[in-house]
Amino acid sequence: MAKPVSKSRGDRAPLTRARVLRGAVAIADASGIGALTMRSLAQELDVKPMSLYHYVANKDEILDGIVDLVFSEIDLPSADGEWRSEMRRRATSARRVLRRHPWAIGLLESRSTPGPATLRHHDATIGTLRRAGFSVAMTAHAYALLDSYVYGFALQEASLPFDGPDTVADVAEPMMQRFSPDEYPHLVEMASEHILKPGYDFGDEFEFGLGVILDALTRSIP
Amino acid sequence: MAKPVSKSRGDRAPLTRARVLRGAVAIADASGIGALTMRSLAQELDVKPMSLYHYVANKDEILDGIVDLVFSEIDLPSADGEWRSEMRRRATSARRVLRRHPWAIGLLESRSTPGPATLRHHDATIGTLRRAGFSVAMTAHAYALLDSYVYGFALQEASLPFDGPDTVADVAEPMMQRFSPDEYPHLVEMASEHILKPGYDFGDEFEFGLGVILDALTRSIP
DNA sequence: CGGGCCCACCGTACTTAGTACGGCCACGCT
DNA sequence: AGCGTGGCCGTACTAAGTACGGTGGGCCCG
Repeated sequence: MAKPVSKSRGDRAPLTRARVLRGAVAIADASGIGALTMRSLAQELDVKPMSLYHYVANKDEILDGIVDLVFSEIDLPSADGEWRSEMRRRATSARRVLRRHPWAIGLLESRSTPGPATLRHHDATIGTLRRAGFSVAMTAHAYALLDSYVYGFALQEASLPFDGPDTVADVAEPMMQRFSPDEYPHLVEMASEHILKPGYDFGDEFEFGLGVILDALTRSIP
Repeated sequence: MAKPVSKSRGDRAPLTRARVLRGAVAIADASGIGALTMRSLAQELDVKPMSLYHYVANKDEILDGIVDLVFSEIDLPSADGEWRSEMRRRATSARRVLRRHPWAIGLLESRSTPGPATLRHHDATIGTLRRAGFSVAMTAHAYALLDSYVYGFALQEASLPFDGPDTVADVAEPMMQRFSPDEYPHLVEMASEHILKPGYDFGDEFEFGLGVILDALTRSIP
């Protein structure tokens, strides 16, 4: 005679919209966005597929939701910090977050209804730039430039076949077989003399570009 | 009594791998990557679904194939041009191509086996930078920066809900209802004072950032 | 000229996924 | 006790990827 539990079905936590979205992120992180199905999500949450529809209208709403959840993980620039360091912090944080959730990058392209965290994020960033003395037009330029760089870098990082500075050579070697130095001489030079060298980490390129961009923006404050 | 055609089934062109891939691009361009299914593609080509499998192993191979096809549309930098103008031309062309095929951006993240056009493209670009006097390491920096910017810009463009400078206000107006000036003051300022002004075109931001980047790179040639 | 072979194409069917529709059952309120 | 309600689910339909095994018309060989 088990102690009577208040709820009949097991004693798992009750479903909520937040739990649904967090579960979806967990699945996408672990196995890619392709593994996120209503059925796999239901299983993760220990319910049956149709139960999810009491918290989201359809799968698209889940996708919109997890994109906003990802945005909420990015550091907001603080209102009173120095703009350059705040922008650097924001960019670095955004890259780290998108590295943790690489599937989110591709989703940005298809989802066009930003959630509240996304809007808050944009608002804070624009605010920091405006307070730094950038005109409205210049803020638009700067923001487009910064975000393009961050997103594009994250996109390139995500499409790399390896994951850290560890197994670069292992993955690249078989690939090198595919193209002879005659066909792609510069690619081979770049690979053999630089990228395949121990210690090379594509992620380190991020700082260079970010510095270039911030320097250039500094010069365009009135 | 119809003129006897040589082939029994209708007189449509015979299937080829190239025709399959071109058809796939056509569908993705017209209706988005979501509308590209083996069945829709078969219908487009006037065959039955299973016929496609004589030319591609599976759908993934089609996705890899069309990404490479997209790359092949991007202008290669010419070997003997001035590096700055060649890089500008390449970037501009890439943006135009990715605007024509926005679905390709999201695909870049998931596909990690570059095709021949992709490799040729990278090789030519690296070659131009090396010939301009950039060191191997600096070329890696420059290329990462340039490509990040181009991809990221294309990604942002693709996620805009409108398509040209025409219906910006129409789309943005209802969106403005969702956030009050109290919640997102800077966003509202940016929208009302800049982006919603007639004549604003996000695409114009591209030149600014590209110029900034090319200027910065110029300064880093030994 | 006839028979066989091959290759391009296809029919059928199985699996997985999204989701419409209508229950059903425990709880709490009266 | 009856009843409503809210949270969960069973069933089933549709769409999509693709395994597997044809099949039939053109062409080559004899």
